[in-house]
Parts: sequence; structure tokens; C-alpha cells
Amino acid sequence: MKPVTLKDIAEQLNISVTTVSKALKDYPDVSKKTRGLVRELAKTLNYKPNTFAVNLRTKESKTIGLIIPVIVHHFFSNVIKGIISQAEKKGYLVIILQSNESYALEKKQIDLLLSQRVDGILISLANETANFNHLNEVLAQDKPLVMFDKIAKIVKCSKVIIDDRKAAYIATQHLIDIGCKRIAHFRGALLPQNSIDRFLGYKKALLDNNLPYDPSLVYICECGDMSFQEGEKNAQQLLKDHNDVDGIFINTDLVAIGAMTEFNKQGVKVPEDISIVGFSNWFMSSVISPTLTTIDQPGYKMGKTAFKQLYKEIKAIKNKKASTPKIITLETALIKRESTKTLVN
Amino acid sequence: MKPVTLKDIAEQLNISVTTVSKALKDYPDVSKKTRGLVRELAKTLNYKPNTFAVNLRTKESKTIGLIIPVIVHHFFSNVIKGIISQAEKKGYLVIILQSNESYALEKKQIDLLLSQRVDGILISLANETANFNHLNEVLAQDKPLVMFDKIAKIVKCSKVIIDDRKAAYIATQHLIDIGCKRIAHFRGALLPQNSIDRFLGYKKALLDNNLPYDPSLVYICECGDMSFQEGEKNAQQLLKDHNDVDGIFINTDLVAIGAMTEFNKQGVKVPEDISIVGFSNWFMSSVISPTLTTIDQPGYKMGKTAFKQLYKEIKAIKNKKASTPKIITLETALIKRESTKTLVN
DNA sequence: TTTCATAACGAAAACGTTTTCGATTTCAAC
DNA sequence: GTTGAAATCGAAAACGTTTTCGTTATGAAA
Repeated sequence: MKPVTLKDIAEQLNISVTTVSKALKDYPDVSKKTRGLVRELAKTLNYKPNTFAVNLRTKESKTIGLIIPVIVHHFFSNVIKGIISQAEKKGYLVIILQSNESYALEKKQIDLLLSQRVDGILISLANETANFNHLNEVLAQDKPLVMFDKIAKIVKCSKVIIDDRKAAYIATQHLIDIGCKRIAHFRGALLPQNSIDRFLGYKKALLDNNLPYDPSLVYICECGDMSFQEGEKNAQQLLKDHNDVDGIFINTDLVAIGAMTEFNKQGVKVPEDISIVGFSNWFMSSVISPTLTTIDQPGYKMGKTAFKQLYKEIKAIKNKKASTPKIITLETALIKRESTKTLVN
Repeated sequence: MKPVTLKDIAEQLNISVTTVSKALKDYPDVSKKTRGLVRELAKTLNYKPNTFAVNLRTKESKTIGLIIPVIVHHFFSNVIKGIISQAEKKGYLVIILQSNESYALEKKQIDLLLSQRVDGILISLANETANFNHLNEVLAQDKPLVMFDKIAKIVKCSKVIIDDRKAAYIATQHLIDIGCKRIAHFRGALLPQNSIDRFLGYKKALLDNNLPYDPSLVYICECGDMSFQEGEKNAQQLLKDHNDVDGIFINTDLVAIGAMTEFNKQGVKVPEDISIVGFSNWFMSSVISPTLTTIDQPGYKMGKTAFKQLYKEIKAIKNKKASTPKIITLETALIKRESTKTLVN
């Protein structure tokens, strides 16, 4: 009933534990004959190395930690999928924790992963996080750390991101290209950095095209669980405040869908009256009516890339090589759909 | 630079490793004074027990494995969230693997988790899985196993499910109650069992209400990545085959949304011409137009419940108590929305 | 026969913890 | 000053593996 150990095999074959271990790991100093015997018996006894002992000996667990703000989220669940698919290829397991956008929880979870002695940590920051001691602690312990999507520029570790500013610029430029003159923006809060960058991209596109930047056209929404409702609310407010807006660049798809729903209720036609561009390319955006023009954010690829980078750094540390932090920027793409249409005057 | 060990603390205080260990774990046979000293030094040195050694000694890892067919999925990501939130409360970590609906992969992953010596396994079966040796292997090793949602009745372990048959019955009854006379059904494939049960519920509702069961009204769709397109395709076919259908009960929301999109294209009005009931209550369903009447499938709660049951069994095994498999059925609810409307003749 | 390289194996330490059980100390009671 | 119980401590084994280093066996060359 007890799990089979090297010792069991050794005793049955009347050889030493050492030889058994070596035989199973293809050491050169064991004869073909005994190697064969060992392997055969190991198979028939269904021997599985005791991971706990291996970990203790080798000081590595072949396990990484992943901290993510929310799991039930099209983008992030794609990231998770990318990470674990890549990890599996390299023989790594992934422990997932959800920070719930809470700094306190994130800090506790980092601590948990460190004491668990994972081989590396992948993290996308909670919106709340503005203090980075817990992350520096990870680096201080020489434990590989890679941040993705929601990052802190100030922390000296590798990062996988998109160029939010550029993507927002392209989104806004698209609205301008189809003839929009008064373009509003629904933006996120001051944290994470992404909201700011998207806002800056929006602003720059306006200025580069000699369109005035009007702060009263910028609406803030706390993009959390209530995103959809935030979209409705902002759309409602926008209709009260302005009657000349002909395009909106919206921070995230869900808010955009909320806004479209509200416009629909109020008889404002999308895209005839107002063109809308979202951000993220949630699956939903291709399925609602009208389908939503948006920026595709490559979640799966981001997960894959983040793990690959982490893997490199794990290997580097194992070989006692220093590796300099790397910043990888993934391409985004504008997906043109029904919610934007060239204006005919 | 090396991590602090019990030995380090012992040497600094000139006491034995034993005493240090006991002091940190509140053994009664260590004086208040030394306990204080040890705890203080442990804190200042930032001592963290070496999990690898603890695992080896205690033979448990405080880690469970989770195998799930797909991660990017509203229902399943909610299950994941439920599981890890509950696990965190009990001090357990969760390793996630995605079977991708593949039997071969699922088998390999079970093996991986066993050799990783997780304390227990949570699984929702791949659609492909029809052989259960790998699961019985888990039970044979006395390792707690709990299945959820997509289960195999024949495997003697605890299960957390919904009553698919009853839920489908209620969904169909709702269509009948609002006056539908010719009710079609878009069903899933022969595996998993869920599709069959939902079909049976649909059929029973018809018969109980003296409506004829017409097999030509039942359409099959392979609900995978192409669910949305399957919905469009089936809707198209349905319009060709029948012109008198006034209601459809559809196996899953995404297919339902595809069908609604197709109906919309073809000028068939939902709910005026055809009422539709979906299944799962994806977030999306509350956001499209018309909003979709559906059956709410409690993913978060299912995850929570599944972990709780697993936890009980882990504890039971630790205390060498046998525990009999338990089947827990969670309540579903009919969510009435715009896609179904009482018919007025 | 001796020498020496090579092949094949094993003893033992190490990883860091937990826990049993025996040893020592303390101190009150007599 | 004994006795005995209670309080406090530590030695050592154990968990199962990996790896270093030394030992023995083998056989060819001298």
C-alpha cells in the first residue's frame, strides 16, 4: 500500500539505492544489464519518484506561481491558458492565486509563494497596488519575477506588455479617419498605468490631427465588476452634457457594450449617430449587435511569452548567470467591425 | 544569501534544532523564555520553513490538483474562482491543468498530479473521456477525488453536479407555459452525460404536457469552440426544415446567441416569432439584445462546494477514517429575460 | 607476476524538517 | 539530604532522494 521507493527496488534486486537511482537517471557508471533490470522492475512496481524528496535535494519544485487580479475575465483567462500550456511543455506546474485587485491580498500571496519556494513568479498587478516592496522582496531573494499587462515600471524585472498608448492612438486615429470630429473618451481610473497610457494615446491622436482636446469629453469609470453599468451611466451622462459627439474611444469592451446598450435604449444609433471603439476584443464583442470595433489584446500570446521569459530566467539563475530585465512589447491590432462607419456628410 | 534554517536559529541561540522546531510550533515542553527568544529571532531573520522538507516529513503538500476541460469559459472560470477562494481559506494551493477535452491529455495529467503527490484532485471530465481507469487509479491510491459538472456516474467518488434533467425540464416547461406548441431543441453530443440529461428533461416536459415529441425538431451541435457558429448553422437549418416552430430550448447560451443572431439576420423576431431559452447564464446573456432567458448554473458555488467536499475527504483520510462518496446536487434557477414572451393569439 | 586504467558499484553525507523518547534539571515535599 | 514529579531540553531517527568520492573487480599491457 505504501508508495514504492528506490530502497524497495534496491532490496529486491540486491543492489544499492545509489545504483538504482543512477540506473534510472542514465548515469554512465552502471552496466547495461543492471540498468535494464532496474528499469524493468521500476516499471512493474509503478515506481514514481517522491517529488518531496527530489525537491528537497534539488532545491527546485518545477512549479511557478501566478497572481492575477481576476480570473473570470476573457483577457485574463486567456493569459492563464497561455501560461499553463507553455508551462506544461517545459514540465512546470502552475499555482494560481487571485488578488481580487487588492494590494493586501497580493502582498500576502507573494509571501505565500515565496515560502512555498516556487521556482518563479508571474504577476499582473492589482489596481490598488502602489507600493512595491513585496515585489522587490522577490527579486532580493534572487527569485525570477515577470510582470505582465498591469506592471510597475519602477520594479527592475522583466515585463510583457502591449503599447497601450500606441493602441489607443490607433483606435482614436481610426475614429478620426472615418470622419469623427468630436471624440469622447471613457477612461479608467488613475491606476493601473494602462488607463493613463490609453488616455495619453487618445489625447495625442487628437492633437496630431489638429483636433482640440476637450477635458469635458473625458469620462472616468472604475472598471471593475460594474463595468457594464459604468458604460450605461457614462453614456447617459454624455448625452446630457453634449449633443455633438460623433465618436467615442472606450477604455474596455464591457464598458463599451454598456454604453451601446444605453444608446440603443435612448434611440441613439451606433454607428450612424455615434461610432464606438472598444478595447480588448472580448469574445462578446464579435457577437453583440452591432459588433464592436475594438483593439485586440493578445492574452494567450502574452501568457505564453511571459512564461517563456520566466523560464529563461529560471534557467539562468540555475546556471548562476545574471540576466538583465527585458521588456517585451506585444503587437495589438485594430479590429474593424460594425460599431464604426465612415461618415457621409 | 542562503535561506534561514532551524539550524541557523539553533546555533545563534545555542540550543538544539529540536527545541527551535518545538518553540515555533507551540509544543508544551519548551519554556516561555526560550519560546520567546526563538520566535523573536525567527522573525528578525525572516525564517520561512522549507516546504520541501516539511512535505517530505509530513507526507502532504497542502496542494490540490484541478483538471478542467477549458479555462476560457464563463462557467468554468467561475468554478476555478470558487475553488481557489475556498482553498485559500483552508491554506491549500491549487495547481491547474487544462485537458482541452482530450482523454489522452487528461490521463497524462492525472498521472502528473499523482506523481506530484497532491493531497487531492478535483476534476471535470473531458468530453472525450469514456474510459475511467485513470480515475480509479486515483482512488486505488487512496487519494481523495471529487468530480464536478461533467462526471462519470460509474466512478465511486464524490460528485458535485446540477440536475441537468430537471433544469431542462423547467426550461422547456417555461416555453410551454408561455404558450409554445412546437418546441425544438438544440442538443449537445452523446458525451458528456449532461447533453443527454438535458435532452431527456426536454422530452419529458413535452410528454408530461401532452405535446408530441418530434425527433426532427432535435438538432445536434458539437459544442466546442465553434458553438456560436453551430447555433447559426442549426438556426438556418431549422428555418429550412420547419416553419411552425415557436420555441427552442438550446443546450448552451453561446449556441443560443448564435441562433438569435441568425434569426435576426433572416428577419425572424425573437421573442415575437420564436422564444428561446438558453442554458448556463453566461454573463453575455444579460448583455445582448434581446437579453436571453436561461438556466443559471452556479459555477462559483460548485467550485466552492467541490473543494469543501475534497477537503473533508482529505481530513478523513488523514485521520484514517473511511468516507463514503457523496453526491451533492446544486440548485439551478430559471432566469426569465427578453428572449421569451407570453404568446398572444 | 605486477601495474594500471577502466568499468561497475556502494557508503555516506546532505537537503531541513518533525517527533519520539530518553536525559537532565529544578524544586517542592518529606 | 533524599525522593519524585514536573519542567525543560536534546540526540537521533526518519522522510526519499541525489551526488561525491572511494572501493572493488576486471582485464589488458608490461
